[in-house]
Amino acid sequence: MLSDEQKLLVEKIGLMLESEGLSPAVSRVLGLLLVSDKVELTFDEIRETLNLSKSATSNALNIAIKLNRAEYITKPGDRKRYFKSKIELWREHVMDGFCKKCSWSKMFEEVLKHRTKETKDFNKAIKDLVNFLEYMGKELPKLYKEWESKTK
Amino acid sequence: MLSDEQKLLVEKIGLMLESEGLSPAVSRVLGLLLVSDKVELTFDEIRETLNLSKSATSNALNIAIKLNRAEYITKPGDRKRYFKSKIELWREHVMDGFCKKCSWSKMFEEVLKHRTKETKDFNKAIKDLVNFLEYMGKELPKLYKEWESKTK
DNA sequence: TTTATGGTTCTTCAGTTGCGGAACTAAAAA
DNA sequence: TTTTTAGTTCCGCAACTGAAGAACCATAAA
Repeated sequence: MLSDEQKLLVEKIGLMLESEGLSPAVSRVLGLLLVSDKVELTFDEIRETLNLSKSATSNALNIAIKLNRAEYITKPGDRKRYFKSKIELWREHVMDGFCKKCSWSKMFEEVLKHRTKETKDFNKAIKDLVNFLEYMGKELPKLYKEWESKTK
Repeated sequence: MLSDEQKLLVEKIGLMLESEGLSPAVSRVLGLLLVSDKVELTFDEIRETLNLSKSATSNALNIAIKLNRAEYITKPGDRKRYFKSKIELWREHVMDGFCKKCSWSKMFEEVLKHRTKETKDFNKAIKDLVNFLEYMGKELPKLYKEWESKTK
């Protein structure tokens, strides 16, 4: 099913996704869906290739689907589900992650509102951070749109 | 030491940082260092305010320091350490997080290199992602420099 | 020297997580 | 109607994590 190189790649992607907080099984399932020559894989193909139990496979797939990183399709006259990566959404996931960080500015603004006014330097550092996050929060969507228009 | 509102803020920041993968204690310590009217806090002030044990306080502070999110200073003729937030670095931490994501392009490029050439659409989606991440990886530092020069 | 201070390290323990195995279920096939 | 297929759900275990408590250590004060 997978060459040795492909297996290594699945593990590498696995580690990358684990570092993002995903569990080992979910990470490897998503890795497999990226690496496999077949774009659509059945439950059992995934289970066998990754040496997972049925329950682990089921849970991992459902989590991946809930995270909007995988989906499944069906085929007429075939009871199997065919699972595939939602690769087109990775871009948006990345952007969402960026924007989430930028929205922290609200939190820091609230901190600032409740801080003593005595600690000028410290407060200024927070204010700088707020400004920076707001700047990014405004510029990142612009950048995204620019890229979209460039690639159309 | 803390008003009720400040305590709530520490918890809110705590949740924010927990969502980034930090442990509860580390998250609250960093929250406290942002919210407290005193900018420099002693070990025992932190311990008492957050109702932590000495060991938990010690570990949380050392982790925060290792993560480059806190530091301590000392004062002549005083054995205590005074812990404070490295608030000025949050900006860079945010940028580092962004850049780390962009560097994923390498991984996807490697995936692409090993993929069958049969799956044109899928491969194109990956290639788009690579291009997007590389674009962001180039534009983000520009944006950062622009912001730096604007605020000087 | 002894004692107090300021923290660190070690051990323990409760809670959580991720996974496997087995039992279960719904729908289709025989 | 029974059996097979394609998964899901429940239970249990092993490994891990975070924090408490206590013992420990290094430095300074008495």
